[in-house]
Amino acid sequence: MPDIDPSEVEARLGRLTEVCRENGLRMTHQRLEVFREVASTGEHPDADTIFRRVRKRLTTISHDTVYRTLASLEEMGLVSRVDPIGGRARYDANGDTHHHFICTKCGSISDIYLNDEPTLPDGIEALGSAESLHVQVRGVCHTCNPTMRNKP
Amino acid sequence: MPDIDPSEVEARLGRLTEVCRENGLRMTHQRLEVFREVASTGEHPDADTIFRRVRKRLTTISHDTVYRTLASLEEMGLVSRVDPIGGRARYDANGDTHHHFICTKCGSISDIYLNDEPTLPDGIEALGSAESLHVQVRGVCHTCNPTMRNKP
DNA sequence: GTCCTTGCAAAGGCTTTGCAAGCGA
DNA sequence: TCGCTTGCAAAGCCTTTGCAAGGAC
Repeated sequence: MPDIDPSEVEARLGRLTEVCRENGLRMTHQRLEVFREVASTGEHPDADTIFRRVRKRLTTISHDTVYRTLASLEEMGLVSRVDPIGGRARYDANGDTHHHFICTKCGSISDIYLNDEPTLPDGIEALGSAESLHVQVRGVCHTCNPTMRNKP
Repeated sequence: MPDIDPSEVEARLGRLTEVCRENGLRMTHQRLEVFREVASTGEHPDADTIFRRVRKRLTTISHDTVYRTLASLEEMGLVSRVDPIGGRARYDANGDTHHHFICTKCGSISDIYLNDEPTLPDGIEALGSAESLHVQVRGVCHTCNPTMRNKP
């Protein structure tokens, strides 16, 4: 579940270079490694987890660089931020249209794909210009509530 | 838009009494006034706004009581918490099924009602037991962007 | 009277910021 | 070289917690 197919990771890293260039941002080791960390897992790590993992390779990286880098990656649309209610922000580099299942006990987050994408409600223009629509499903995952599991 | 119809506020306050009793919680002035503040507006105030408003009537109320009260109200299902990305938590006492439009510039939140409620995706049982589904639409409200209509 | 609640104060945890040195283009 | 980036440290901000006094039932 957590790991992303290596060819997909390559594709994501390619986009990083491209998009940084488009936005006039420099390609630094820090930027590359922070993005690689998010791009190569589906487990939606938080900033501190990313920090600890990147530090194994870039021993001098600092906490605030991770935060700043994630903020610019988000601004460029390369990663998206998920705010589980009352927890720390988590990051995700899945560029496909998708949504999230959040376990209210352990905080784990999984990508989900809806059968049909919801449409914007009539009259939304009265409120403003909509730019994104995101669905959060909350519940308890099987790891936290194993007795509920009855599927192979 | 912000104010709630007085009869609806009454109904909500009635539920407060009832639900507190069911849950064995005492009805205190603080609890009543914090809830009244959330229940009588549709503007989704944050904890500090609620604190400042309640303090006009209960001058000795403290910040942490507001937080604790909101937490118990949420646990009883009387209010729900909305986490706009990267902002402070906001609260809402609308008990009807609804979703939110969040302005990414000013942070204002409005209730929205979808034409059709999304259904849980096939295979969600593989992840866990789903308990709630909530849609966040993000965009820019008319107050923040009164006259724009430009697309490349 | 019992036990939940509150207020006060302080700590906690995540995130952001100022500034000088560092490094990519 | 030029100016975006980083690291360090410290502050900022929202929220939570420990404890004794207070209030609901």
